[in-house]
Amino acid sequence: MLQIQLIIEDKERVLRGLKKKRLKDAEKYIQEIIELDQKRKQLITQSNEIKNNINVLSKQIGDLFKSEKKEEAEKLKPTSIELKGREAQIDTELKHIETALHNTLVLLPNLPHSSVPDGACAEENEIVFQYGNIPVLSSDALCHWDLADKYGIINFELGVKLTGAGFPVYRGKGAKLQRALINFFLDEALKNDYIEIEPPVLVNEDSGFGTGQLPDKDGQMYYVEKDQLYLIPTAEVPITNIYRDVILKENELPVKNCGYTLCFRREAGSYGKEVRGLNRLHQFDKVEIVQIVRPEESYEVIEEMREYVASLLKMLELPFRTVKLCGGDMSFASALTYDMEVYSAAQKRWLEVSSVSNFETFQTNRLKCRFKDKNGKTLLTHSLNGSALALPRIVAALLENNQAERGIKIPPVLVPYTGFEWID
RNA sequence: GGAGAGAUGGCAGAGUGGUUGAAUGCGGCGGUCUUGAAAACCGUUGUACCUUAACAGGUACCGGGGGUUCGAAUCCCUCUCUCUCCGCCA
Repeated sequence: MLQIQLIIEDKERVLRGLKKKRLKDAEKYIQEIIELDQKRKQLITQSNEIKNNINVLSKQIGDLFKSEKKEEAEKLKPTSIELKGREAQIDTELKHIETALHNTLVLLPNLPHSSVPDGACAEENEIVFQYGNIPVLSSDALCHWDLADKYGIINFELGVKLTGAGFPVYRGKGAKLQRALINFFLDEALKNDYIEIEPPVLVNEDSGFGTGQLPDKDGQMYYVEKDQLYLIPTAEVPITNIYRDVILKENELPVKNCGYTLCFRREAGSYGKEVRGLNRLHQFDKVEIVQIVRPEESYEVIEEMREYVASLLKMLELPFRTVKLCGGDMSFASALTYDMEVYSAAQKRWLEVSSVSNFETFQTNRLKCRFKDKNGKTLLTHSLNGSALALPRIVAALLENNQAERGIKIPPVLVPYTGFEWID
């Protein structure tokens, strides 16, 4: 959520940013917010004055009762009652204004960082880095869903039987590979000073709102109606919400957390080759990294996180590229996002395996995650997160890129975790 | 799931209708003392919002929401959570 103060103080900058994010009717929203906020302030001032009058009267009445001047006290009561009626009116109006203001404010996406390229869609993203050689496979190379079937390690049909499409069953070395990747990713994160968190995978509405999934992506989360809980689409939600309504001490920053969780996404509206095999699942495994940092450090930190994710891909010997998303392709809450894409050689496409974002104060403003700076002033922190990494597409690329006559070669760095060198 | 008890400031813990944003203790910060530190003593110590150029003033917040009252941390309703006992259970 954007800060109202920024909208009022630097309307032009906000408008420029919203346009870069391709928000329609930005002027209309901004105008509305400014007007609503003015009205809001007026009403608060009026309400406060009346409340003050009531408080003064109440004290007088109390004093009169104490000094046994009951009749005089009784005479003051009607005034107070009348004031209260007026206050109630103003408060009702104020509530309406505040709801309207909030509802509009929540529609505004975060402003993109100045370095974000202008553009409307994925084609206009900027490739900032590419690593590794694109493997050239023989003509009979298989896509990962066929390899999964060939070696009996992932069963998509069985998932359909148990649950539905997008819920694969991993078996034997396939299951072990999952476990190996999770542990590898967590261990690497710990080496880089992240504190491991194992959070709940169901969260309440406040948490969904805190990280921006609600109300924006309501339809993308599984919802347990009976208990009013959401299945998390990413560990970002519970982990970042740890810091909801928290005022951190200066020396507690930066907060570096990582966590492995299952992630659940309804992916309503997806279809075709996009969802084939492991490309897009309803349930998948992911290790997430989250940082809460001082505002002035967040753009250094995002580079550090990007490098860290790149290092994982290098260790796994996967060719990848780093893409800086353009304004129109960025997520609602982000100010700067790098996508990391691995090349999946049989499908001959780049698969997004990580998204590293700086949210600046967009999340922390909702979360009320603040810190006291050296001067004792309370300021909003900046929040960042990134996948490090999401498993399915890594597995897809590993299977496809490493296929050989004998079987599928496990990258050396994973062998200590899998206990085997080949899937055959 | 059933019965009972409870939820107060960073923590502990008073307060059951009238200057109570809230006693007291601990902790934190500043100071005196000290070569330095500790102890002791003195002072200070929440968040958000509104008005103001500023000084300053005002409002709200004692788990959340609603109500009674001129006035609520205090009374009533409701929800959530915690604890104890019973039941069930990995």
